[in-house]
Amino acid sequence: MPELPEVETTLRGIAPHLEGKNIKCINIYNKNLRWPVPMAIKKKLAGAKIKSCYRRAKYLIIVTDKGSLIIHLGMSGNLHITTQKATRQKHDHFEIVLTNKKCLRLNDPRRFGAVLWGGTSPESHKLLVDLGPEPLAKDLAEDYLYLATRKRKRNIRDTLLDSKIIVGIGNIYANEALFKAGIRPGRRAGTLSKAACLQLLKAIKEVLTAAIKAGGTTLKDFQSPSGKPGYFKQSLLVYGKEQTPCIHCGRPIQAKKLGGRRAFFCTNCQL
DNA sequence: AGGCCCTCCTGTAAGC
DNA sequence: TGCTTACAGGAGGGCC
Repeated sequence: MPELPEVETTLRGIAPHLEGKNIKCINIYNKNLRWPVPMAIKKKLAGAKIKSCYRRAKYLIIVTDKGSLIIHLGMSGNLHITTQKATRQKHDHFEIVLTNKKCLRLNDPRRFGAVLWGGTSPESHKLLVDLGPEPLAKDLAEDYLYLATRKRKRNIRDTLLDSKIIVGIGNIYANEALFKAGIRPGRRAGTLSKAACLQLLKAIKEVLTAAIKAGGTTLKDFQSPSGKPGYFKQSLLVYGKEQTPCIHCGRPIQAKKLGGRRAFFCTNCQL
């Protein structure tokens, strides 16, 4: 489910309810997520004060005065703010109860998500330490993608999904950005010209920025913490648009398996 | 080192 | 209607 815009939307929805608040307790209803949720966080975080929340790649970090929590939504995770006594729903696995009786709940049907202890230095956690740059970082060099893709033989779509190269991009926005930049998903990354790479990074930024503005993309089950869907779905130009007319030339959008996952593109407008 | 494939899990939709 | 199969927004790990 969640790519960078959906995680950012989630962050913006939950942060105001958490920052500056005190944790009463942590409840773990099912520790069997992608990795076992460490039971020790119950003791570590009881009575802690939440200092800040932020996003790194597709991870949400909750920083407290007693250490940090790292949350990943996997494919189907949702976070929402509710009250402690609200009835638990199917697939509610984890919650942070605040002293004001409000509560952050994680619902994740597929359980590919994760809740991990980040200690005093979450960015040096094994899962975060080797991550590539943020696509929306102001100091990201405009030729970064060009330099990072030299001699790469993988297709550019899969290269964009590689969080060691660049973070936050999933299959939806990879396909959308490639369409916008006029590059076929199957092109070998190393064959892209410098101009094409500049164009692609620009397209990535534009697509992600527009998607954040729309509150993310709801294909099926993504909800912002307020319960609203993300409205970027209506702006998608190729993802899931097999056989619908290309907005530039009218030819039908093609879908093709690329390394196990579908890619969508216009054979006329993308080279 | 880089790249490819498999895997975890549930829900949904399509096909028969 | 009901069973079976394929596929889904992620990404680490194992293997070549």
